[in-house]
Amino acid sequence: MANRFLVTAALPYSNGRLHVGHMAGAYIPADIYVRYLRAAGRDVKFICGSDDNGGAIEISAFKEGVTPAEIVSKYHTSQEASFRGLGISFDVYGGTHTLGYTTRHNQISQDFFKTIHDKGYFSKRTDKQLYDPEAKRFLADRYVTGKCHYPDCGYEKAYGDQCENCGRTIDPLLLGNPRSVLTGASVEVRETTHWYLKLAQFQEPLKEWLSKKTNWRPSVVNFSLGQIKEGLPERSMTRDLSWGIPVPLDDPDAAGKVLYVWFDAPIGYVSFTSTLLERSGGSPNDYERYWKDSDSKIVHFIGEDNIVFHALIWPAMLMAEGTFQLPDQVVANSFLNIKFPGAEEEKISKSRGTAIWIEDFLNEYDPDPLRYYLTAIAPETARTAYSPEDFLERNDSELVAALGNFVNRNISFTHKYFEGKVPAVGERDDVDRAMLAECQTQADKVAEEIEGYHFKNALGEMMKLARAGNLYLDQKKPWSQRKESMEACGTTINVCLQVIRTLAVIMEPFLPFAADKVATMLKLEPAARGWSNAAQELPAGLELAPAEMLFKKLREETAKK
RNA sequence: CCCGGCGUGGAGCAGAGGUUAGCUCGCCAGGCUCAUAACCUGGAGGUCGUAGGUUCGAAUCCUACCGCCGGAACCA
Repeated sequence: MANRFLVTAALPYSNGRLHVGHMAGAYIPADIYVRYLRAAGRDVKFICGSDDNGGAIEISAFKEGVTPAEIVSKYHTSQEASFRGLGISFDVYGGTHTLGYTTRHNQISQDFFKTIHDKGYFSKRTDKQLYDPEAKRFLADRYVTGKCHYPDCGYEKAYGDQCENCGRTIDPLLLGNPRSVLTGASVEVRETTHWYLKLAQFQEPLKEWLSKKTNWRPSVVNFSLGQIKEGLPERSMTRDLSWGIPVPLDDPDAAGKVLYVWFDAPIGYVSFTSTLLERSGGSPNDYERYWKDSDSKIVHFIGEDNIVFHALIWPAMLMAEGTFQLPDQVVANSFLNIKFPGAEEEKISKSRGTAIWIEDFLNEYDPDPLRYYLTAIAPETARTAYSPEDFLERNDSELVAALGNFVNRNISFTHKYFEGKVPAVGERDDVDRAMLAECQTQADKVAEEIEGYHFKNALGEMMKLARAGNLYLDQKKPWSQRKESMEACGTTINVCLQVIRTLAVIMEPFLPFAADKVATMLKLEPAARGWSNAAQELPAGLELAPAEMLFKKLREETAKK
């Protein structure tokens, strides 16, 4: 395993709040991975920030009658608060148009663009596009509506990218009576010049690179190779917008144009790394240790909608630029659907009000149960559904009953019968030794699953140890042993406390808040929480802090019983 | 139409050629009392979408079909 890691989580677009789907897709798995790497003693930087440029923000601002900067600032703050509330442990949370980050970001993005330009990987072309004379701007296909141009459909409210009635792809220039979604004005056809990345030139290198990625999720590799097979079209890397990074070319045709938001967004990973390292006392170029040194591994966590950008376009950009290394891994989760009681499973939709917002969630619940649930149902290979009922159910029957209770019953027992001190080890039998051996085994399995990006399995292995602990306890019955031999009873409790000590380490990537509570009860120093110390034994005689509940019951009917 | 994914006990998922198909939850019965009515044991429940085929042997490979969900690259 490499020693240096640069881990990124997709930059959220700063024109909306974050919901459970965002978290399940990229941020929670990324955070688990990073927390594990830190505990394993690796040099890791966890990079994220808001994606602040682009047409959608300009349009949100236009609609709300505020400036793009106001939209960005509002949602950047909201999103960052959601991440903090859930314990997502970024080393830096920047923003492509956020104070303290913009200057560096714009400079690196423009350098990047110029390098690719000078190397001849862009083709400059003039094409026809639809223009809204009232808003005085070119319109993305999505913002044009008119009559579907398929004769057998003719739906009047088709959009410029797709007809909602017949489902087919629309050529916006063929729409009947095209109007602007923004202003309702009839749109004009105007010519405009843009710079297109010659993706076709990277098809072979991309194919070769992707073919070697045997440890990637099949969905990512298959989808990407499929796209290559169909041929990668040239793709415009500039836009007619005002909200973005100016195209850095000394060319009259470039005047008033900005970089395509998907060109500069992934560069945000680089520019935020640079800012982070400079702030921690280094030079702005220190980012190269993570981005250009082959001793470092780059791992991107994204949602399924980002695959095309992270597995094809971004690597092509990196190849074109020439001095960066390519991502070692792109981890993509599918989308999370939602299943409300009595309703069909459906997509998370802002407009239909089916999103569960993180800010709202955190007003009602603790973060760990959501981290647990979203990992347990993680859409790693297929779409899965968030169900509010299932969330409560799993919290009560798994987190509380299996894990929380195991910790609580042992700590309580220790306080009740051993004055709160770790009992002395008497004679250990095979069952005791097997239980202790399992601590190391499970720590290893969790590590292996996390390193393989199987977070759902990793969580399962962690829970297995808690379940094994409960089983062991019931076999030993210290509450009976106590009446025969305090030494035997103490030996049992000692073993259980060792299990809890291991749990404190291996639950941390998933349940950092609860792990802190356990560490406090066991008086574990930060150094003792490293992965390599996971199965190191607590000394007999150590005085524990008072027992504290790790998780609360959430269903009223179970809580009351 | 084409391309991709999926279809495994009541629910949610594992398993991708080889012992009696696993796991979590739920359900039923029993045990225990340290513990947040938590924990432990046992049980019921599956012809692994359908039909063919390959193989000594198939949820697992191949073909066809049916059903569901996506097609994403000016929605970031």
